[in-house]
Amino acid sequence: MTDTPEPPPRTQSRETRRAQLIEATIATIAARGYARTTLTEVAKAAGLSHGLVLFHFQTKERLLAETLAFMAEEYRQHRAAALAGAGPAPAARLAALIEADFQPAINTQSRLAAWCAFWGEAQSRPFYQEACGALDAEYTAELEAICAALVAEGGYPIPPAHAARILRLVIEGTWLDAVTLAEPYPVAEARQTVETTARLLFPRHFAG
Amino acid sequence: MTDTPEPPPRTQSRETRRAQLIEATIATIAARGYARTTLTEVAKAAGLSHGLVLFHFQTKERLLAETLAFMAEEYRQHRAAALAGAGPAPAARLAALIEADFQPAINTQSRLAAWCAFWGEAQSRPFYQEACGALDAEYTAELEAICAALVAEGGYPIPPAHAARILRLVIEGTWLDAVTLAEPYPVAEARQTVETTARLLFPRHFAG
Amino acid sequence: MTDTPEPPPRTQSRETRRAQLIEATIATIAARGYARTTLTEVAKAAGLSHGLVLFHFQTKERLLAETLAFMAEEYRQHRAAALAGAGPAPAARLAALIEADFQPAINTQSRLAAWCAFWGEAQSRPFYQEACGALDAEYTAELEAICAALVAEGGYPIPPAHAARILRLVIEGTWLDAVTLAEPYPVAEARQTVETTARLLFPRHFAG
Amino acid sequence: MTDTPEPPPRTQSRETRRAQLIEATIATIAARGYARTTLTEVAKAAGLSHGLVLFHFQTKERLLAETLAFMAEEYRQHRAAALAGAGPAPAARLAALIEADFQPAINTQSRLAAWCAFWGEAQSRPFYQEACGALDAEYTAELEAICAALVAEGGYPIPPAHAARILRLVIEGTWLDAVTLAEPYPVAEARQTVETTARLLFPRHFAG
DNA sequence: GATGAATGAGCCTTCATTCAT
DNA sequence: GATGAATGAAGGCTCATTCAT
Repeated sequence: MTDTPEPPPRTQSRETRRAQLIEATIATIAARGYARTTLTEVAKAAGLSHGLVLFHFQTKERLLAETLAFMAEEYRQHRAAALAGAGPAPAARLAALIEADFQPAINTQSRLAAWCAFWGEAQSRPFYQEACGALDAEYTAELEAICAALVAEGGYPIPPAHAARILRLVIEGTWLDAVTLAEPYPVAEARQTVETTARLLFPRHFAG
Repeated sequence: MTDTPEPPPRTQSRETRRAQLIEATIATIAARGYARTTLTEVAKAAGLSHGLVLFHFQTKERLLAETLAFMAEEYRQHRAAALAGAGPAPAARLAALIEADFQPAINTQSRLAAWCAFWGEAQSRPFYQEACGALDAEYTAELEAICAALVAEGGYPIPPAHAARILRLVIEGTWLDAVTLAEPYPVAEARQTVETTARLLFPRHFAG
Repeated sequence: MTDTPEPPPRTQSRETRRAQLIEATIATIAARGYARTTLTEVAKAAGLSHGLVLFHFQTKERLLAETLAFMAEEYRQHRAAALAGAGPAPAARLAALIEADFQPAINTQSRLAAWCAFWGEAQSRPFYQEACGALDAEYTAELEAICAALVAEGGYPIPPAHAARILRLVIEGTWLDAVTLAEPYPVAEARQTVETTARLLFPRHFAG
Repeated sequence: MTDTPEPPPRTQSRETRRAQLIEATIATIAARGYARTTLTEVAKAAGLSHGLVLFHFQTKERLLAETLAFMAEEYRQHRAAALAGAGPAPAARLAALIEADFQPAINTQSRLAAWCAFWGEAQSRPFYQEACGALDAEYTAELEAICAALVAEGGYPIPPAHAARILRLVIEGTWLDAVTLAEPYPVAEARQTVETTARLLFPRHFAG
């Protein structure tokens, strides 16, 4: 209420710096790919000195791990907020989840590119599982619960686990397309593709 | 003096060496990820000397590009062979395509991991488009043609392009899952997931 | 209100801090060696912050130089005190000097290790001479004077300078042994070795 | 016998390079001290590229370890050769050992400085013991055996272990002096000091 | 006095590339 | 064809030093 805003206290300032560096890391990975992401490049993207990155994150590996963890947690919170506002009906919950995936906060070119870069390196290294394993499992469980409720309500002849997997793969797949295709289709079309998938799976809930 | 078979001519031997090195590259990418793939590691995997890799490929970048091109062409030929044996009926052609994606020659852990690694680096660099752009487009066109035929035959209320995209994303998605998930599901289940998708899209052609 | 003693004045507090940091430096050199002694490590050993070390010493080099000077001066005062209590007889003075070298205040593992580390770096850099040159010369002169007196008294057929040097080298050598040998011998044995040397040099003064 | 000397074969060439780099390492340690010895400096001293050092030694640590091991082995062989030419009489053997320590091949400014630098770092790190522990013990054992023989022959009232230790410390001490003192005394004087020590210990064998 | 964020020089190390054999 | 020594650019990391608070 005063008109001289307090300068952020030391501790918060520290978190601010870390957040700033994590955003710079995401941008760098998106711009150059995982293999060519260097600390110098990240620092340059943040407009800070190279040594500061290591001051805050100790090693490059930790910086990348924390970046991934940040994205995973951000995504989780985004979903949680969407579900919290959606009410109990499973169709509304699924619609809210899909809607959430296409909101600009998540569906950025940078975010998508960074996700894909991490997936590409995920295989040969444990860091992806360490950062995302639990949250991925949580996501899958949520989605399966919703699909199970829809299947129960609608009497659809499909295993809920399959339905959940198909939805997840189509969503993630349109993300990959956005950064892989020579001539990517617009976000709106990606969204329609996901909605078409929902309609195919649960026609009585998602009318054409 | 004896009629021992001629040693293979130079040119073939040359191609043999290159093929051997490309296989070693795929294995190395699968084992270590794209970012940590080095020429020394590739040479070690092939049981050859360090310098020989560059003798045959001049440049690391060219080695990777040719590896990707090899995989893309291998995949194309595999598809072509499957379609050639499938007859003209679109349902049979789609079934053949799906079947082809799960044959052990293509659906190897190494191949899948290498594909994902390349996808992860595909953004931010032109080499993926250069190697795969045309073949990917060809694949999409084939798939859309089949889907269009099925839609026409069955009167399904779905744009063929959407159907083709959904099928492609589910197929590629199960590939990603195989190298990304903490507890990956068996190949058989991946296949069922794709078949379920086909059934959802074209129920009158793929009966449950 | 209460007659609590005045907090120590700034100047003394300042000296206290400096002494504390010098002790931490000795401990760090002993624990990690000269090459791996960093300001951060010294600060940690002192339980103080990183920047404070430079606040008090301006420069790492100056911290090390003052640490060395402190040890040299400490050693000089220790000797002086021992000689002051020894009376005029040269044999007693030599015995007092030797005794002083094995008192626990000087003959600490940390002190010995730090001395050896400084000796190791002494070549190739002027800082050792700057800090210790004069005091070392003083020590040598004292020792030679005592040896000359003993030689004069006892009529030993040895140049006093040689005798002084042999004594000094055996003393310093047992120090080096204490931090260099895989299975160092006990301090008592080091002392006996020095006393044996004195007996060899001046048998009529130091009876077996 | 031919007048076109064979170029050194590959394997020997490799050893030549390693020997050259080890000499450069000794020179660099002598010139700059242990703490300021860098790979770049070593490479520059050898007139070779910086990367080549690691090509041959993998890490800086290994380079230093092998340098130390080389010096230890060199010293051992030097001693062995001296003893081999000395005959069985213990006095002759001791004289040969002392003589060996002052031959120019061993008693170089560089060698001495490097030894002292290694001793200075020996404390806080296992590498010295790993490289020199066994050879040092062997040296001590040799020296003690000789001293025991001399004591037996001459009936000297001194424990052979003490005599051996005093000799060793005086020898090593004059080495240290050569790189530590502001105004070092000449090598001849160092030698006289050692000989004086021998005479003190074993007067009937080493007449004044 | 004291803290700790920030900087940048310099180091070790990796690795693609060149080249002599 | 093939090997492996040699180079040098570039990256991650350490650490002394500066500076704002």
